[in-house]
Amino acid sequence: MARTNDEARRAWQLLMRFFFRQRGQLPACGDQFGLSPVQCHVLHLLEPDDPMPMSRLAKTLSCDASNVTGLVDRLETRGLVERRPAAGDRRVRVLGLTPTGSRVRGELLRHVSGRPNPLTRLTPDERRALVRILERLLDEQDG
Amino acid sequence: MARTNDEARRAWQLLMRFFFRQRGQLPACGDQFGLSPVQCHVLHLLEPDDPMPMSRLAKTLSCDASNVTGLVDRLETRGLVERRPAAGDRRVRVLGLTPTGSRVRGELLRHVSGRPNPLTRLTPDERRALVRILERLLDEQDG
DNA sequence: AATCAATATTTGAGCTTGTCAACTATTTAA
DNA sequence: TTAAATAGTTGACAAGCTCAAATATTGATT
Repeated sequence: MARTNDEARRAWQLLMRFFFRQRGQLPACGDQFGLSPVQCHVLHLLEPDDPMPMSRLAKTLSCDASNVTGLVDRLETRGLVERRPAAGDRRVRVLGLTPTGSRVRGELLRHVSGRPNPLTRLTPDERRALVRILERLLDEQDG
Repeated sequence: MARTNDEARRAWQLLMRFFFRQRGQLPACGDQFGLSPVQCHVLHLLEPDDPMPMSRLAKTLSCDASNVTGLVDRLETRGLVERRPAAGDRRVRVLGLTPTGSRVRGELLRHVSGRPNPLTRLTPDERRALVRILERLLDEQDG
């Protein structure tokens, strides 16, 4: 068990290190659209035909609901996203992409695909292994 | 090549998703010490007998030097870290742990080891694979 | 039907993180 | 010795966050 925790800690530390080092190239993604990394991620999460309630976004981002309010405010000001009423529940605001938002999201994805990220340097096997591991980690996390 | 980029993008997206979801449990690490996630990471990076110049920290964190100034200010106020003059170059400030900082760092590591992080749930093989992959990614990055 | 607890979102205060431009001090190179 | 590069700081300012408090709705229980 001690062994397991040590290794898990080591992996975690490497992950952190990787992320911080990588961060420098992150802003480049949304820079030409004037989007911050978090905003890019939100746009990435928000699929054109699958709007989600703000509360779900908060859960996905693991942050306070009030944070999402500000986040969405800024995206809405830019005309990328809109709050819509929810069908059955008048408390809920459902988040959807505007046509502009949908277009920008597309450009963003193409742009990210275009510029090779550091993961490109892995061998196909390694990449597959990484994807499999991450999928497992994400699956088990919540119901 | 298109295939490669698509897969790399998928892996990247998963990584982002994982990180944001994980973030919720991150503050818990340093909470009892009153440390933010970034501060924890800096403490983690700063090994007791291997002080580093602020400029190197900025590089490691991929952020502006002025950001490091504030970061270190706050850590210094808490008495965890101190700026020391560098041997050969009077422009340079070398960052070292104070005795307190060293102790807190130790507690922090033990604390993190203690509470099982999500990576604990991987099989040993998967964990080894993950560590190997991350090490490769970090190695190749810079000289 | 009236009430009470839970849920979704917003507001406002306040902190940390982060960037940029401008400035000082030192070092290095021409 | 002047000029260009490097290390760090400062000040202004935006964004990302959290917390506590307030509003509006919904759901469950009497």
